[in-house]
Amino acid sequence: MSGISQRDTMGGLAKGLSVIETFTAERPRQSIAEVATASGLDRATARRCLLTLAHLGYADYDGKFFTLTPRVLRLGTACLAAMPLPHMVQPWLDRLSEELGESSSVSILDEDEIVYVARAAQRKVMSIALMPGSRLPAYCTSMGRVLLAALPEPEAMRRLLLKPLAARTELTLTDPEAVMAEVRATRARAYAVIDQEVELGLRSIAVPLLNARGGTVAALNLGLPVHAGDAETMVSRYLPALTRVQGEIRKILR
Amino acid sequence: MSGISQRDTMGGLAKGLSVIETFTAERPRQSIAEVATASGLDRATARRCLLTLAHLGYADYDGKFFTLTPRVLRLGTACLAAMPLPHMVQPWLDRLSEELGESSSVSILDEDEIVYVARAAQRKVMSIALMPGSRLPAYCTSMGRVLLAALPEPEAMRRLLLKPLAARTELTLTDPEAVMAEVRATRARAYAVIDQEVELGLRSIAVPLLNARGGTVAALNLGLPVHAGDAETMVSRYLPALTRVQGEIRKILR
DNA sequence: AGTTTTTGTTGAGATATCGCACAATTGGAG
DNA sequence: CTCCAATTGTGCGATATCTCAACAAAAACT
Repeated sequence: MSGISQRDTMGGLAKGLSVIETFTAERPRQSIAEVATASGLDRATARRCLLTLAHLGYADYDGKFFTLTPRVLRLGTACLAAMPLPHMVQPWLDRLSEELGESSSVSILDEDEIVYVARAAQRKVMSIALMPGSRLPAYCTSMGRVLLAALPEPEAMRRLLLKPLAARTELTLTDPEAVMAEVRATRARAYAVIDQEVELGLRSIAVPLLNARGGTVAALNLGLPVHAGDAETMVSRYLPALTRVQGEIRKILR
Repeated sequence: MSGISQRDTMGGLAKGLSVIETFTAERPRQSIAEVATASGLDRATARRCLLTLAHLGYADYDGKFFTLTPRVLRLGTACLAAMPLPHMVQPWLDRLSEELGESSSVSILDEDEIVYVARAAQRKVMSIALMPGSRLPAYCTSMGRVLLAALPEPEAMRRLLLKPLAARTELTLTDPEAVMAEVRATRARAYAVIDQEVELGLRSIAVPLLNARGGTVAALNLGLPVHAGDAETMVSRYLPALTRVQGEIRKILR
């Protein structure tokens, strides 16, 4: 049992990170008390975390509210920059998007969300701007289905049950069992198709990116507007290009 | 004097964050000892930080090396998502890029670097993919010059002297005084032009984004390939569109 | 293989930090 | 203006964590 003993942990770090994560688009400016309740920390502790962050330049403080500064971006950027995958796949994405005239992306899984790590945007079909670091729920995205399909089934199920599945459109599957059935089907056919489950007007097709040993390390997708044809013609028209890139990338992934 | 007293700080948090920042593209996998020397921490302390990060899911540990996980991206993403500016300017960037057929971006300053917070990419002129969160040095970029021009001169100079200025191309200004002269000129004419100082073949023109009180809150730029004409015609052709957007955004920035 | 160097881990005393309870401040409402 | 309610700042004992050093294990070198 590799239990982490008391001696090997740093509570202060864990608390500070949870404080950073309380800042969202909905709550970009927070008082000490707000952060305390959002993070579950004592007010005194939340205050110390926030003052420390401000002192280090990760936060601004106007005497009343705290805001995160762009310095925080260094943390995430350190992570993205440290990943070899984005740099390796970017040229392939650029070529693929150029060739097909549509946006393509590569993402990986973080718990129940997919995280975009590389993207070549072509036209504007989605209402929200996606970029490296952006997140979408796994259950209703083509890349999410592909990545869940690579997990042992109980683990995939655990992640599907972390939060209730929201109906983003009238086509979104919200029953975990129904999604799981799609995940199984995805595993069987080695690609996933999403028909307007994230956003109306948007379809998407994804394949796993495999390393030399056949392990799934990420997912590659193509976003397509509905007027590009029905789901079936979409597969016959675009899947070959995706699998070709999948094969090329597999050669260069150790 | 708003000195931060000993009682108001959390050393553990500061140490942990510095540990995260030791991970870069050059050193994505690090041992405990490497992190210790890179961060200046004691090996025992670095170990506690790393084990804590691993325990929280921010790092992976194979018994020898640590790697950051995509979970770290939540920290930076929290920050970007919490910024109102990117969402407000994105539609303008999209329109501007569409209209002119070139890439436009908005960035802010973090010490001596500009940080992209929004971007509408059009064609591929730059060798590296820029995206929100990406960083470039301020001294050799049009947006950097604009943002430095908004600072008090001693502060701008301090930032120029933080690191030696690298000659990215044969046209890059590397003398801090020469750059400072350009910064002054930028302040005087209220826009900046960069001619292949970042990368050969790439020119760029930038204006400040001002709030209602006239304070500079960010910079807006347009990247142009050299074949779009010489620097002067570039200004006469593209500056009006930039200043128009600048004016529009100023109206909606409180 | 033997030796040197580096690395990971552990312990103990010295500090720093936590969480609680209380004091001070702020912001409205009457 | 004054009071109440909500929020923020502060001292203190109990605990967690840091630093420093020693040690063991592994690597690198001869």
